[in-house]
Amino acid sequence: MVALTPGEHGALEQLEERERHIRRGATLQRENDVCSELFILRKGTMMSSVLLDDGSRQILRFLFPGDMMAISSLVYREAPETITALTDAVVCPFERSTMSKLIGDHPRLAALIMVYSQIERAALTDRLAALGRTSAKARVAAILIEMRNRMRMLDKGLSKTFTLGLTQEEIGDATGLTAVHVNRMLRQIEEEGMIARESGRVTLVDERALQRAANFVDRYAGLDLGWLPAGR
Amino acid sequence: MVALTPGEHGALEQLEERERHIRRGATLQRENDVCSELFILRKGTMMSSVLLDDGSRQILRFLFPGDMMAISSLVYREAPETITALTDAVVCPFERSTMSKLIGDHPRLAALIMVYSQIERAALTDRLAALGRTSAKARVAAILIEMRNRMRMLDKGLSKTFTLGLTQEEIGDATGLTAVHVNRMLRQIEEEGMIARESGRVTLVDERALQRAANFVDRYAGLDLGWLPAGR
DNA sequence: CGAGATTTTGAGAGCCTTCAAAGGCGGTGG
DNA sequence: CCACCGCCTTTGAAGGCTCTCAAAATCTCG
Repeated sequence: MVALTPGEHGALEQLEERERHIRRGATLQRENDVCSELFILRKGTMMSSVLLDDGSRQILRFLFPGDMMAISSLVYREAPETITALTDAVVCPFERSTMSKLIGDHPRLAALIMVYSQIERAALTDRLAALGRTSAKARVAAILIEMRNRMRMLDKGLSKTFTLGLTQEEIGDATGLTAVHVNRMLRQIEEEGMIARESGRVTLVDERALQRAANFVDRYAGLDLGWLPAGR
Repeated sequence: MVALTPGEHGALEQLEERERHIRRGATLQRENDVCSELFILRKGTMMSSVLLDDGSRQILRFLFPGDMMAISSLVYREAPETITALTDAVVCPFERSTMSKLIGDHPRLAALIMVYSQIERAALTDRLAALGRTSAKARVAAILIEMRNRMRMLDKGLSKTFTLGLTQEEIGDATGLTAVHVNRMLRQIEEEGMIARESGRVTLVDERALQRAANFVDRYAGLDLGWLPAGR
């Protein structure tokens, strides 16, 4: 996307100096815990979520390798969201002060991190609109497309068939539905010939129809980075 | 919150050099239009929203004086959201290149803009959780509290009574409800003694109960800005 | 004072939830 | 290798929250 200078590369590598291994299901950061570290996800998939006081959970975002996590630790004393591993995972923790130094030394990286935050923001607003204004079927379809697209960014060769890696309960927590209703929607989407399912793997049979059902917009397309300052 | 250096003050003032006046109801930026300007809201209130292709609208955020708007213009060629004036308003437009220069010259301001984005992100995730997992009554209560708090940040003296400045249709578009149901929820909240209403003005009678009903978290509290780099 | 926008109210329908239980699947220990 | 256990998926039935449709009442502004 953008060619980095050696100095920038070095600065980014500093963020990934240390490694921590996380078990599937383990929690990296719990809501309301004191936090001062940020992380970069190196391997595996994770999610961020919030818990409401009636015990229900809202999944905010799915995290894939390369994603920066817990950026809110920059700002808040106590974490506003929980971060959990969906699969075994490897993360690289780093301190706020490292980030602070990076912003001072490498303005273009600072700008790129802003770009990254804005993409994330757009994804959040898409999900917001989906929760507020679309049907259960559309929301489930949107999750399927989103997960496939994010996986394909990491593995270009990914075919129409892939392992979703989410339980229906988790899909429900991401879409604001019950697991029971997610099941019915998946069945319906399958019966309408948009997807096929077998043993945890999903095939996008009629992707066009699925995108229409989901009201889908690709937020990683249409970027314009011509304004970035020069690298150091 | 943070004491700025004269250099930083100067840079921020540059952002507010020009002024543009906007009529109530007018659109500053339309979804999918080409965009290259950012704005700072100086006077009035505005909102950002997205339109779905069935014609329904989701309001993403209400904007108050001091807010930076259309930050996504930094990143996207085409605007992902519409920005509209709720009242007559004054905005200060500036170019992406100005922002770019600011990031290079004033790392601490860059960091502060990141902080700002993260607060906004937290507010978005709160609303996401509300839409996904809370009842209509809770969502309406949350909007009431949110609006009052944001207004009070600008006018410290604001009492329990204030002018909401939103139609029930707009409250519905923000909460993912129909205007009809918003009306019923307002009535119910009123009947339960949490608020009083008269001619467009709202009084928070039992704020504690309202906050409980709304599951409210103040995202402008609990900040920790000790990590910021030095000013220039 | 009139017109359009907004608020209010009622009735009925539908989407999604809740509750409950059965079936499937993988993993673990004997 | 098999039995068992827990987790996940699937299915049914009933109920409720929110929507849709419709119309009257009220408000705002020119």
